[in-house]
Amino acid sequence: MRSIDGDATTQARIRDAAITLFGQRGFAASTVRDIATAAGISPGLVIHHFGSKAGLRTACDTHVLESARAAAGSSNDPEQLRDVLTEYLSKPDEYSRELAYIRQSVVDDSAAGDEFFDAYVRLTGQILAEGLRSGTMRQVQDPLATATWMVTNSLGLLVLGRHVARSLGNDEFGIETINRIAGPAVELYTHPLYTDESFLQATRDVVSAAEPEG
Amino acid sequence: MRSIDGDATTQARIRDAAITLFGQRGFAASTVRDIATAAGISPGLVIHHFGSKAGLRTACDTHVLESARAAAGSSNDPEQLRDVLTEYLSKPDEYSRELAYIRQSVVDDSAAGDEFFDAYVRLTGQILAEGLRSGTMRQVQDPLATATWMVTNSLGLLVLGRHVARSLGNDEFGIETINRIAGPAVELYTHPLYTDESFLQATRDVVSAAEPEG
DNA sequence: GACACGACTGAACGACCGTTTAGCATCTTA
DNA sequence: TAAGATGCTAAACGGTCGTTCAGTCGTGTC
Repeated sequence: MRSIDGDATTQARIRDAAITLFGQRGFAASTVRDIATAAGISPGLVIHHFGSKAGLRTACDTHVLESARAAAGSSNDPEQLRDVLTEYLSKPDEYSRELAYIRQSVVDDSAAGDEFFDAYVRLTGQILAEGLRSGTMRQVQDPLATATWMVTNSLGLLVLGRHVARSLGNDEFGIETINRIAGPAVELYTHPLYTDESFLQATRDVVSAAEPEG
Repeated sequence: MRSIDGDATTQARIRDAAITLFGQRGFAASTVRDIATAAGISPGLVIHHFGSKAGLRTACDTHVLESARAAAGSSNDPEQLRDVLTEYLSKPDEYSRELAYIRQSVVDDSAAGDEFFDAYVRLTGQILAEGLRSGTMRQVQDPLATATWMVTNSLGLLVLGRHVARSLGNDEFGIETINRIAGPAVELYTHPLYTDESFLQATRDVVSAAEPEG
């Protein structure tokens, strides 16, 4: 009898074990046997419930994206972002499983990674627009490219977290590393690094030279 | 007879084929058989020359790191950076093979990735120091963390290149995408995004609250 | 009580992996 | 020319992978 009571089912246990392992080792390096062992069942049952390893991945994608969507809130209010971030940063262990999964999705060629990245760009674009309206942020020349750049900065931190931690002398990418890197990040968004426009002008010259009819 | 004439040897052909495949698909997804086929030899010869697949990877690491070190120049002159970048950006196809390899090294748990990241942080730190001395750059509060953050921004662009291209409507991560994203990147390093210090102050409050004795 | 059905296991299948091995051709050296 | 080292191949070995399959167990239905 298939129980209808939410997520305590064997199927959910398998899915959660898969999310953990996919996030830790990546999709290819996680074997069906390992997932089955972690979930306390036999390898055949994984296929029985999800059809194939790819089907299991799709189920994991759906679950994690839904979870992230719920955490980000349904409204478009950018002010929620800080609350979301605070919530995330205050309980990193609780969310680290899904963060690791998203990290792997984004670096692999995964449909979920594409969806997450694009959603993050849209959210950042909304934040930029709201910041401009409220006067806390300046007008930028290319909003889409700016939002994309800011997202690569954020996700780059997640993807390269191991290196960031090592570079700062920490053993692992945890709250300590995040706290230390947050200062320079926000500082660079507040006070410009360059003292004049010469680098900006030089960049624009190079770009417009490459695209004469831009 | 082992030929001493540089790089036209079979060994070098195998190594170059491996660099290409490791960069395209990653280490685990590239099989010895595929590498052998790409190099036009038999699988056994790969092991004969490099001992094991891991040995082949080490040889690839060494070669790519040496190549990158040579391209970056032996001197510490940060002014060379722009020449290096211009050279790279003008012939992206020529260097894309090694860039892809570095990308994979950095996202995998690879010794070469660690070395590359750390070297990049050191170089960026030198650039910051030189910029401060020459007056083109402002003093930052935490130079090491700032350099680390800037490196994650640069490498994040490389690692997430596929997403950046898609987000901007390009089919692949090429010179077109780089040109478009360079504008916002330099713009944000020149003109601050935030109009006042409230975000910076809020961040510092959160961080110092987390580390009372910082 | 007979039956059907879904959850589940253990063993096996076929494919593919990195690596080993035996052997062949070629070149160096004496 | 004989001996030995080297570059190289084809085939095979042991292991692991995703997946299949036969069959058991427990439960709900008539």
